[in-house]
Amino acid sequence: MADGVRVAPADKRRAILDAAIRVFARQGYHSTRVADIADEAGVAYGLVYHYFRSKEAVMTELFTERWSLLLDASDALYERDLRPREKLAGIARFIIDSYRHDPELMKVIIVEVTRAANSFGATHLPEIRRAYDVVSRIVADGQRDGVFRAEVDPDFVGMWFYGAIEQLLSGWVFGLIPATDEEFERAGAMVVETLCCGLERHDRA
Amino acid sequence: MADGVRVAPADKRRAILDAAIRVFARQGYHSTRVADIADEAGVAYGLVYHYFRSKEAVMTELFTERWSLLLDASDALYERDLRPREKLAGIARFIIDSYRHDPELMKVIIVEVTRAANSFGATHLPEIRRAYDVVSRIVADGQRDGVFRAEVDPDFVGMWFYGAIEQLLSGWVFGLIPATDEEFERAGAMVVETLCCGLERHDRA
DNA sequence: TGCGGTAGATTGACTGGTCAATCAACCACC
DNA sequence: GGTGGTTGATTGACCAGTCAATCTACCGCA
Repeated sequence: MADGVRVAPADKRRAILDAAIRVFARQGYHSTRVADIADEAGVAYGLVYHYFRSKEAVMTELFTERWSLLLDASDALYERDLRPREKLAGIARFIIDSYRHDPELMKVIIVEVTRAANSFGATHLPEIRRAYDVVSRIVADGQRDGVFRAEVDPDFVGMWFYGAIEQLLSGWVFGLIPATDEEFERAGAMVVETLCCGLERHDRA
Repeated sequence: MADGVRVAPADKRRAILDAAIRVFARQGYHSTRVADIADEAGVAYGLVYHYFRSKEAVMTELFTERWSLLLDASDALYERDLRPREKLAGIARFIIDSYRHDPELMKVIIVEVTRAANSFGATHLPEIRRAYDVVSRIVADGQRDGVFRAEVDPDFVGMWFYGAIEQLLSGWVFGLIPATDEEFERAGAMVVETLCCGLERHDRA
């Protein structure tokens, strides 16, 4: 070989995963053929099946890899000595930063897993719910400490929080709202600010 | 025929649509075969293609039929002389009532269209955005009149509002949160209440 | 140093099954 | 006998997953 460099096995595996991210992001899971992934990765068709049991297994690996980061970050944030609002802001920021850092992967995860209740969403429900659950606990703590109003169901807020943030990411993904660096900076704070304080003005007249 | 009753043509068409709702709700769009729809409707396979150009056309008809009701209701609500909060509550209530009235159809619309950004969601983006847009306008009006805080981007709230409500419906659809009659009654009001007033307590000490 | 041997990586042609859509025939009523 | 509704077998395309063959790096041994 000209350069004498041989790609280590692990790198081919990684190359397949990275190629899958790009192709899934571009065409969606259902419209991508396993051949597309192999082509994009520059490997033979069969090699995908050498490293992964199935096309589905590729997707699952991509999801689990990233989602466990979110879960770990959420847990860490929950344990820290912060006000509820700051914890929520931390989670929002982590998700948005994930998107800034790797928009294609986040697009795939949100579009194909988190919001795909019929396919991967069903398979990974437990992990997805674990993320909601951290938010619920933060809210419940806030209620216990008298910072948050007691009438709102914490589980309900957990889902709401993720529903809102995912919708926001969807907006970026599909160009419905501007995706500038400035927007990213503001968006996370704005979600939490609005969630905590509401839309209405509360003037002390 | 024993009962001498002949089903009118239009009824067969309707029977196919109704059957499609049930099958799509049960198995999801991608896992339902056209044969499943025909079987469920009690008609021959080919008749589906007599009334509809394709499997996709069946789904499109289901979506458009219902979504236009939502659009009309939203527009009507927008025109009425109500406070912004009441208009938002009206929309939330309409969506939730739609779900109570026909949970299977709403499940299909949300799971397969509204949140399926890669398939039908892309096709029907304009109509979907029209719904978000009404909310945005309500918020913008509220800001103009000084009822709502000015810092929040109305477009952003439009997406948020739907993201939250759809997540809530998803929760009911998949049994993540209790779907009792009482819950339905409270849920719509709670979304709007929380959105407008925020989670935090605003005591006038 | 050179040489069989082996395990794991890599290749891509092929198979088996699935399913949307077509179509030619059939039926019932006017 | 004609029109519009109705039937279901057939077709043709598509594609996930299999598999037998090939390649390459490296090891033990003389």
